[in-house]
Amino acid sequence: MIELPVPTPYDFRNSIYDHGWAVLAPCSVEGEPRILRRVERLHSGEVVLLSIEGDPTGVRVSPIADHPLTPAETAEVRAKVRWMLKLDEDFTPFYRRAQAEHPALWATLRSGRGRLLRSPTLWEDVVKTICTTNVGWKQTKGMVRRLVDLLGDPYPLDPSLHAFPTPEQVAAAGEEPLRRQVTLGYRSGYVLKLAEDIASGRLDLEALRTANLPADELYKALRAIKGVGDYAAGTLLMILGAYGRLAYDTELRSFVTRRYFDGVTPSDKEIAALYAHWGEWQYLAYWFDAMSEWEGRL
DNA sequence: TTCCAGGGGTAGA
DNA sequence: TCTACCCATGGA
Repeated sequence: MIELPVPTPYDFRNSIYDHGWAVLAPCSVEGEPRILRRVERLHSGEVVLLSIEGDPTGVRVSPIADHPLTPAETAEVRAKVRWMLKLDEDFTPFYRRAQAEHPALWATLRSGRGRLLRSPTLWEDVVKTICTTNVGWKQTKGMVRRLVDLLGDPYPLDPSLHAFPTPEQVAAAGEEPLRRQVTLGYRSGYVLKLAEDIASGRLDLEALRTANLPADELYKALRAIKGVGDYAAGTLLMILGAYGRLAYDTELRSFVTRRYFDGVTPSDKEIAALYAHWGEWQYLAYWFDAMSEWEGRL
């Protein structure tokens, strides 16, 4: 068991589900209290199952493997889960503003939400984001599931489970399996090129996670990836902890049309004006604005 | 059958 | 910078 300290306040139960990533392979959520499960391939090549539980006082990770983890593997798991759960981001300024200026939003956030789930690698998150474009959520889940099951390493204790494939594994597979079996459609070329660029060393994508670049430079770097447009870059900036830009998609448009424009479709400029005053917290302000409407219906 | 889904690339103006 | 057009797939 690996114990991870958490910030205060912290809402594990809602945080793992506040982003749909929780139900994309190789992640799943089970039980009540909720447990986040994930099949993970470690640098050593070992494939383990991570069972992640938590509450406001801490997060506990149980790696289930056919051997005890080495100290290096344990350290890797610890770092990956901290990254996935965004335990090292500081939301104090955002909470302070919500509390002072927006009681309804604060009511949603105050338990310690805002840490939207991400993947251990940016590679995985770019692929998943590309798989959300121009399709419904059900199809996204199917594409990611098939990609994982077809190309990812199997989990030795249950070979029906697989880790997310590495760029090398996707590059080696080539375009045909992506197109025919994973049914990525026209996205096949985008995913293959990204895999090849990373595998060949032409692109150090993971460097963007720790480069500490200004958001506009991160945006440019993300847009340079084929298949990543304005929506995807906005989503990936959120993934990287930069919330100063909205990701314009049908979901955002339909929410604000319903909530603020009485059913009349607004322009992007009008949408931008809604959240602009949140500055570097715009994305989260929108996200939990939409989330609070959804919860209000329960 | 047609439309469109948590869009994006490209050509042409 | 803006606009038309195309891109695979599958559900409604």
